[in-house]
Amino acid sequence: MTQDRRVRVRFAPSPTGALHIGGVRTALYNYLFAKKHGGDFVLRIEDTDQTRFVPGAEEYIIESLKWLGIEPNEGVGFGEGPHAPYRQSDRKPMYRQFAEQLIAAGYAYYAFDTAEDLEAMRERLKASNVDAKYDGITRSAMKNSLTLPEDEVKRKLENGDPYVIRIKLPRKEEVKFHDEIRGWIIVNTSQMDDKVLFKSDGMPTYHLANVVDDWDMKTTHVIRGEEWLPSAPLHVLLYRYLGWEDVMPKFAHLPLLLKPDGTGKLSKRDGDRLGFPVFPLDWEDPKTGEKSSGYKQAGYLPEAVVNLLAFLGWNPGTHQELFSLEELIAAFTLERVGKHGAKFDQNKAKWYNQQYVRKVDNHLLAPSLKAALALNVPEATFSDEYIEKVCGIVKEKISFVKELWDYSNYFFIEPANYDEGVIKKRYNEKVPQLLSDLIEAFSALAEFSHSNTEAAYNAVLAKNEVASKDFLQLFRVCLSGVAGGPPIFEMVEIFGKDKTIQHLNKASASIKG
RNA sequence: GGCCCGUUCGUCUAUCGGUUAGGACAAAUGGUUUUCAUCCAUUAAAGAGGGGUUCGACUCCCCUACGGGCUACCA
Repeated sequence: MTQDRRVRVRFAPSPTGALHIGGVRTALYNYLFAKKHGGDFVLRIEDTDQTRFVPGAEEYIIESLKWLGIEPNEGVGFGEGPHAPYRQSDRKPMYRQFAEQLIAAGYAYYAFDTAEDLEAMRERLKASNVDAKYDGITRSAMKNSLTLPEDEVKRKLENGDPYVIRIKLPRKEEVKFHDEIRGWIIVNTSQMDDKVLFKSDGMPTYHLANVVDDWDMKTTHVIRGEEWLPSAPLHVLLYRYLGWEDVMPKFAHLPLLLKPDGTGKLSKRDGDRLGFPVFPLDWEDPKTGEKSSGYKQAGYLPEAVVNLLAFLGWNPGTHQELFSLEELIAAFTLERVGKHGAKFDQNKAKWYNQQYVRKVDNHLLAPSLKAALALNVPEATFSDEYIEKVCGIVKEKISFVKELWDYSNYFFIEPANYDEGVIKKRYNEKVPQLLSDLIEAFSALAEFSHSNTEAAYNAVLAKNEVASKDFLQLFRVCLSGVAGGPPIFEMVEIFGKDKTIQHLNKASASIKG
């Protein structure tokens, strides 16, 4: 029956801070799955815990998805659709009826225990070495509508005494469900507890809200992180007790992203500790003021981030590693998602980015270089054409967009000093003459192409009886100040005649043995 | 502690009982580039351990070890 439904998946983060790349990957897999099947990708904001709400987090999530190009076609920030609203706090009124429906059907009950009551219960059970959980056994000793006289329950409710609604789990029953990635999973209810479904503040917990919303939004596949696997049986039971088992979504629990070094899952702290971003965009915590760097600002390209994230836990089964979003959509299947956690590899990430930086059109790279130029040389005026050419020649040498300036600044500013090692090694008494001859030869060129300048250079060297290799690197240093760089005559061509001669003049005056 | 999930080169992974266990990143070496980066070539590098099942196990089952997750009126 679920087979002929239109595929609908959702990404359902909580706005409790910046969206971490593990979450981004979950969003990506959902996106790929939806697109692959011509379905819908929904963004739902799960903000049932008002105490953990962080201002700006929701906007951050939306901006991140936009930057990466994995945009939901329905949901908060993306044009609300037929199932609006998509923010759980805005959906608040619809949850209570289902909690009450469960009570009426005998699948849930009111519980009036205070925090102290619960604490005492846990202490007691721990002391006797028993699992401290609110379950089929312990609930008989607690204050709830199963143990209290009916009239007292009624009175408490009418009094407005605080209460929660808990699911009433059967004592011993196997809950079996199929995970698209892990196969059949069986958990006995004797290992589970009577989870709170509805909180005393009038909000549902994740479990209830999640199930109600997925049902209401006609979700066909729940693709989420492995941390949800333990509560999946509870969700299965909720679908059953609510009478929605025939439209229950399929589950797929994704392996987690792990720390590159030690152990444990990748957390927000790891990024800046290890020197790589764990967030798509820069983020500053509004409460603590703590800053974390993002992929975008670190010089990553969104296509690279998508590609490398896709491969952390999934592979196409071929040797192809570079995939555009469209190719990922075509190739993606849940069957090829791995079962075990993946450590984030900074080197591989760098390599991916390098591949994409080289492929980017120069005019798309230019704005970044322009920004760096404006920052370093505010008074500079260079044409877009010139900046794009510079991007074209240096993009082969960098891994990150932000390295553009470091590798190309000499295209915009005269060398302030010259590589001493090269001068020491290559400077001799013939250099002044060479430079003056070169300036003269270059000045005479009508067309300042790399082939013409190279020919002129070779003629000058021959005339002075100097082997090319004995001077070429010093020539480079005269022009740029640094020992390394792109092919020299291509660099000269981009410089153009005026700048080349200007730099040679300056070098001629500044460089001495 | 309990429950659940997992375990192939340093890392990401291929392998769906029979392979010289393949690829990529990182590493090393050589070459190209008079430089750096690139690029090319080569090398080194793996089935956690123990039991089964089978003619034959990386692949299936069990145990152990290890790793991860969960164990809140958080998601």
